[in-house]
Amino acid sequence: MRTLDFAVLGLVAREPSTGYQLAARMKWPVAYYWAEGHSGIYPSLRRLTDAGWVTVTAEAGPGPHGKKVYAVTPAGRQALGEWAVQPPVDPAARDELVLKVSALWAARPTAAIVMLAAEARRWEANRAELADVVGRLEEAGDPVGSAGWFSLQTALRGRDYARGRRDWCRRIARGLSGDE
Amino acid sequence: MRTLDFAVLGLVAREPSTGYQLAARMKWPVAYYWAEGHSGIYPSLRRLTDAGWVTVTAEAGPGPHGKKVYAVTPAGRQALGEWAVQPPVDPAARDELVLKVSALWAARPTAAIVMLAAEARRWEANRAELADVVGRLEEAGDPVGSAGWFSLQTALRGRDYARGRRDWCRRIARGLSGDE
DNA sequence: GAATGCATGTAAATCGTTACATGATTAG
DNA sequence: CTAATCATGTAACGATTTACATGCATTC
Repeated sequence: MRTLDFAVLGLVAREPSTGYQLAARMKWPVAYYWAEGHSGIYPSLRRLTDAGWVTVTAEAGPGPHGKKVYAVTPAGRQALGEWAVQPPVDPAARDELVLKVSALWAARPTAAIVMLAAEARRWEANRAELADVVGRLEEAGDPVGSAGWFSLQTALRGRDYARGRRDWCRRIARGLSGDE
Repeated sequence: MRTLDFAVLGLVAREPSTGYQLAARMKWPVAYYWAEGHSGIYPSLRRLTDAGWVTVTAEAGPGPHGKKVYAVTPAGRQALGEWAVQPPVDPAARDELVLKVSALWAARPTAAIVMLAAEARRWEANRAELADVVGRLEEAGDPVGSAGWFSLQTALRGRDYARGRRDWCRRIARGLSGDE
């Protein structure tokens, strides 16, 4: 089982869905911490079904293949909980923004400031979007330990991460401009 | 050219090195934002040489292949500067820790707290390490806009990122324990 | 009747990681 | 003389991404 299988399993366990719906749910707001296109999702669903962690219910639907609704089994839910408490292995870091900043000494300062300002705007937009999600989840007021409460925690982290990047870009741009 | 090629070019541009030395420099403290094993570096050096962005100087050395020192050319330095100010494309996010947290509702709370405490320790260690690097770079006092100053900026970001993750893990664990 | 959204799958190409492979130099 | 370090490369495997491929249902 790959990590992406547990990403899919986690979504199915929260709510039964079709592959298409899972792809849509992954686009937002899950995408900021785990993004997957549909071409990864369908083989994953196959593996989860073979393992007995999800069940399939074929329904009449659009397209040449019909429509299939997936749902967790008790074994799947247990496997998800056991996987979630295993220490995560974090893969090799690949942060292009930070890498670019480390090379900015070779660039024209004005061009560097333009790039950093654009990045700051991008991250501000991202921050605002996630702050919205946080607001809605806080209003929902799900109890501590529930699925909704954990969603709130992930959104909080996303918001703070985006804010951190925004501020970092701004600070470097200000430093380069000379008005510290 | 791949992003990794610019990672290699950036290091070579700061200081001429052998492939082996580049691999060592990437292990630390570059690794927290861009990690690469030696097996990616050698083909990369080949591409950079073919493009005329670095030069090779063969020297007598250990091993069946001798020793090769790489250095930037003016064209390579310019290409680095131009690449650095292009807006970065950030790839699909894959954050296993956040993904696990989003699935923690399916786990036993005590096991979840143990995992989160271990992660908090890991990030605290990482934070302390990078705080050290920040301290050393601050003492060096490189001028604004220099390579050293940009190194300081990347280290600052790494430190704050690690601190953010540590605090996040702690907060969730505290929330689950009930003593808010 | 045309466009958009729903829906599922496969194939090929690219990318990254791990394992394999070799051997000189230096310090203990 | 033995172990660690320096040093460079390739091959195989596994994962990921992009492109290909199809076609129903609904709305405008």
